[in-house]
Amino acid sequence: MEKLARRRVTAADVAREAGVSPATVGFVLNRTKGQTISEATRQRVLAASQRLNYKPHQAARTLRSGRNKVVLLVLPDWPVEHSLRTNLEVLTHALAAHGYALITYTPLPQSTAPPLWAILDPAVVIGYKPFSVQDVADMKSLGIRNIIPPPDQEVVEASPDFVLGPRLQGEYLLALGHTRLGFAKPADPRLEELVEARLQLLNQVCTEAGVAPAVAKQVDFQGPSGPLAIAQWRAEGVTAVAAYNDETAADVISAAVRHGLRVPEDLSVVGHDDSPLAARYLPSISSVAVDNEQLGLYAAGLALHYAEEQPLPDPPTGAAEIVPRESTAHIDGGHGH
Amino acid sequence: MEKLARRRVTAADVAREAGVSPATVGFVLNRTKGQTISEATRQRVLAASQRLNYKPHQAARTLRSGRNKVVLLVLPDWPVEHSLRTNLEVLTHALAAHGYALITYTPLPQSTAPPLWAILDPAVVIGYKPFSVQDVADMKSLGIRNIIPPPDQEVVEASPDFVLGPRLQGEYLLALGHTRLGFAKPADPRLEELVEARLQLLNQVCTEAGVAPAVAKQVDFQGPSGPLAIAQWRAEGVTAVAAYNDETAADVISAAVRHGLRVPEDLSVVGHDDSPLAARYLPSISSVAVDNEQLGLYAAGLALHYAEEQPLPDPPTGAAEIVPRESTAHIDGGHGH
DNA sequence: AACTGTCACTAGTACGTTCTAGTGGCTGGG
DNA sequence: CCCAGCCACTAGAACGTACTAGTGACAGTT
Repeated sequence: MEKLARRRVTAADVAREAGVSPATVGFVLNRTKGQTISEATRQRVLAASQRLNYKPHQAARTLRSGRNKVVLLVLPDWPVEHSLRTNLEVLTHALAAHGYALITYTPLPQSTAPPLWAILDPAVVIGYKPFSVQDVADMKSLGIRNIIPPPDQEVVEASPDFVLGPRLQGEYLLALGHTRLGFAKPADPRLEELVEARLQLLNQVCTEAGVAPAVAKQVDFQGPSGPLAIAQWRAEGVTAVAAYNDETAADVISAAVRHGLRVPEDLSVVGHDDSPLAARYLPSISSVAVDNEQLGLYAAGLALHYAEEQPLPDPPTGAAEIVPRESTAHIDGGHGH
Repeated sequence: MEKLARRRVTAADVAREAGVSPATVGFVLNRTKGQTISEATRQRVLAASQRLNYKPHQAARTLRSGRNKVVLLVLPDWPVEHSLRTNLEVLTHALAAHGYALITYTPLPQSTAPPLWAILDPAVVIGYKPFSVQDVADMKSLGIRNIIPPPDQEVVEASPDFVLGPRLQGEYLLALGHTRLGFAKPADPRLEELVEARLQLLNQVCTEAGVAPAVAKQVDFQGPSGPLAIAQWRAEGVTAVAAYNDETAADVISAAVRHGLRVPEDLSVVGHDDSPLAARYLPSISSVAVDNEQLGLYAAGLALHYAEEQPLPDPPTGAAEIVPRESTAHIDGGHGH
């Protein structure tokens, strides 16, 4: 308001205003432990800081203290699923409660820009899948110590939503009397690892129940893969399909209906993620709802464990449940819900 | 690898290795203009920097030079539409070509964390809608000068996808012979402004064509709003509905079919955004495809105009087109595509 | 009365970079 | 022979914070 070329307000300005030294300002505002400050001075500093609208310069803080209160979440370059989004919101809130900001980032393959972890020096970097050796080396050379999943430990435990979801799909369909299952894979090659993992979990259920493994087919919402998969499933006597996620489930239903089948009378289809699409589709899609809140909180706990001296959080129980809708039915054609 | 407590490599280390001063290292690595450096020294510095794997400390750079090569994109707290995502990718790439990193950010209402612009001091902050007076004041107090849309200019020109899309929906349905249109609004209250804007544009087309304004109803994928809207549209003689986006279009179709109507024979529905859902739905949904690439490039140009001394980019032409699919037909019941 | 200890602060430095203000050495014009 | 002017660098001062190492003042102990 006053002068045109207004510098930003620094701790020194606040100190002058409050009649103390810059160090005292720092002690008050950061609640530095091991320092005793009289209540009167504390109030004077607080008031002055408020009056001048003082905001500490984060870059300076980072430079001095060597760490930034930022958690970087590296997302893979695939469509952000609905489940991820709610997960993310919980994570953001939980971290914010401890003063950490969450920044999400999707590295682009042919980008000329340096990766974000070089710009932000985040306190923690979280990846949805383990980082490449090169990325880890890059981060370590930048002084980033907290990497999740930890790169040194070899065995990566799968996160529980991937473990329980396919199990539930399988058990649900088997409970409806189906004995010949199909599995629908999405076309996106970037998802391959996860797809295979889910398929194996489904087959595990099949084996346990003494039925043949699921017939896995790729289904895309355009092109010939959909009709082809439907024909092959019919030929193999498949009466129920577990889909990788709700989008894939929709593609299966679409292909089936266009092929002249009725869903669920001729073919039951179950999705995964309980996304809005599942509720919205025609017919509505039975799906697996994952407890994203719990997962988000666990991720936050993990990050804080590395960033601060917090104890390790309890591993999530992986609560998940089937949400029955119109797309599934008993093998005899009765309703499954 | 060598010692355990490895400090990070600084410009001083590189200088020592190359046998020059730290200043020279800076000049070489930043190609500082107005400085002459002999080719021999340049190569020595470059080699030393490579050998030590030197990465400049961004916080220090930011502190000294006062700005960070970061563009902050503030997204509203509503579901990220498909169109936004592709838009974003183009923007990221275009900025990366100039060495800028794009960070997206959605402020959460009850968050205790400071807004991201306080942490990053970004070179530019872009909002999808104008910032509140308070936010602008906050940013200015942090020394952020480049804000898009610029807060000082009163009139905000609507971005062209919002201008053209509803026009196309209207013109398309009228061309199919429909004379009584409906407009489907999503339930999310956060979208209200945009919804009203699109409705007005649609009505503008109606007025120009000499037909009555569209009958606007709210439609949600759950609850009674869907059936209610369908009943009211039927009562008013509506034969075609333009939806706010593809999700809303899906909700309209779902409600219509459950109400016993056939789509498109009894009711035509057109969506907006040409999202995967539109292609995937049963029936597939006619929609409006927006040229997101162009919009992304424009946003990048705008950001660079403010951040560097780049000239203003040409305003986007707002290319958009109708993608006809199964959900629309001539009023006589024939096919619209 | 001297010593120890706590309280309530302050002085001053370090973090790693950018960038201004030099500084010698050399060439060429007067 | 002197000085201007360029070349190829270097010294050193910021930037704003966090934090260590003090420093008086006073209370309590011996």
